[in-house]
Amino acid sequence: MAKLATPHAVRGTQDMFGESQERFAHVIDTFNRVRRYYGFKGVEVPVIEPTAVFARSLGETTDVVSKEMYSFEDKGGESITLRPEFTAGIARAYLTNGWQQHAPMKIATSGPLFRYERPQKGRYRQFHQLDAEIIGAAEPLADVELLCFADQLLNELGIDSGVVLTLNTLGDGDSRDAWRAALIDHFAAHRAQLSDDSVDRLERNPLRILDSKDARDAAVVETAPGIDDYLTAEASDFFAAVTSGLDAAGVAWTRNSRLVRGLDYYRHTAFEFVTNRLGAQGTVIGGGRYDGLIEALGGPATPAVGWAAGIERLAMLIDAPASDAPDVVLVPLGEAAMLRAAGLIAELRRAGIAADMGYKGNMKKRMQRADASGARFAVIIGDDELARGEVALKNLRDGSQRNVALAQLADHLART
RNA sequence: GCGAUCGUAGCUCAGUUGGUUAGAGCGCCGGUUUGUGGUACCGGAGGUCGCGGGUUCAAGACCCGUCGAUCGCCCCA
Repeated sequence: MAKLATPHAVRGTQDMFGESQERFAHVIDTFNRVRRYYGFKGVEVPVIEPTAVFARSLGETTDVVSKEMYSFEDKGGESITLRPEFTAGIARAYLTNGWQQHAPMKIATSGPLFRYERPQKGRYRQFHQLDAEIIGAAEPLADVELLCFADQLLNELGIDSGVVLTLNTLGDGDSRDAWRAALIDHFAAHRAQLSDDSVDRLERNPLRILDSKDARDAAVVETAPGIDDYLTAEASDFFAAVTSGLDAAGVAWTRNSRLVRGLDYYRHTAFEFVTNRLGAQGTVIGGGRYDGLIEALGGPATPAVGWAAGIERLAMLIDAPASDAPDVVLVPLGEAAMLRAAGLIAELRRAGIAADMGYKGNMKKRMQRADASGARFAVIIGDDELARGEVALKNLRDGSQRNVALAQLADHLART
């Protein structure tokens, strides 16, 4: 029989252990801690949804729907899609569960998402995001609260330096339509100067020309009309309320009037927290107000605002978190000690002390493992100690050692 | 989907114009040390050179394909 070839991981997926897993977990832990300061409830939604949930929310942006979603038919013939984002699924849940009764609803979640894209650094086919949404609030204060949350999260992750909040407004529906028409006029008038990609975008998604990376587009983009000239009074007031709220909260921001969202349901605030430390994948948190989305899913007009953050990217930016290490490792010598240690370790663990013990090995081996584990103490239990009702407690940092009564060990450790 | 670079031990890499049994450091395992870790010394395991085909007397090296990674483009909900 031929040797079996071990299957490999699917392209664009990753296995995590050790430091990479600890970084990942630290990002999520921090998110869940900070989210509570802001009164955001947790929410869990399915990884799979009917394809229509995403296809409809994305509208006619053909590339995204046709090329970049993981879709398949299930055994009943229904088209299913692995969620490529959180927002549409959450909006669907909001509608189908009657969560309107909780509005305004501040919710947060995290987990895996799937996009069929070419993998790059910090960009995978199965990737993971943090997500925060406020559904059912039309007030600019909701935008401010959400941005403060994001800002504090970056702060507590220790990556606020080198990251800047870039902010823009797309205005309300009327502002947006007027601006969009003006942009199309402008770009059409300079069609000859545009890059091929941007000529294409002119048909498909004209706002995207504004963040083209092609040098040929720069001059035309430079002279393009700005949103500010097309804002209605209401839209202008809204943006002013957001920015003054941020100022009041002490959140630094810079205006980027070229920052856009491609999809039609976005209104008013659009923002990205951007770093220069990740090459082409510089956005670390992105979001905006999507007042048009829930209607696009067949629901009532419902204002909403949210953001999402790539966990892998955040994990790359943080300092390595403290590694998981036990407080103590037990080192029993001999059969009798082994049995006594089995009881002792259970006691310690029930007392909330992280304790570990090898399954086998002589003293040297066990001491080596204790050292490698990063534990602060080794608890040595031999016949001599047992006879006296004691253990030898060795401090692995400084090498000092003292005897402690068995009965006192848990207390003693809890205090040090 | 497009373009470029890369793929040798668990990890980081060396391997001369194609030429005997493919190397190093780190890590891992064992020993010096059957009641004391980190340091030191000694020893050991581990590779069908990503995979498949081709050229050649001879391929880790050259050619083609494929898979994967990296960087950029497209896209970015």
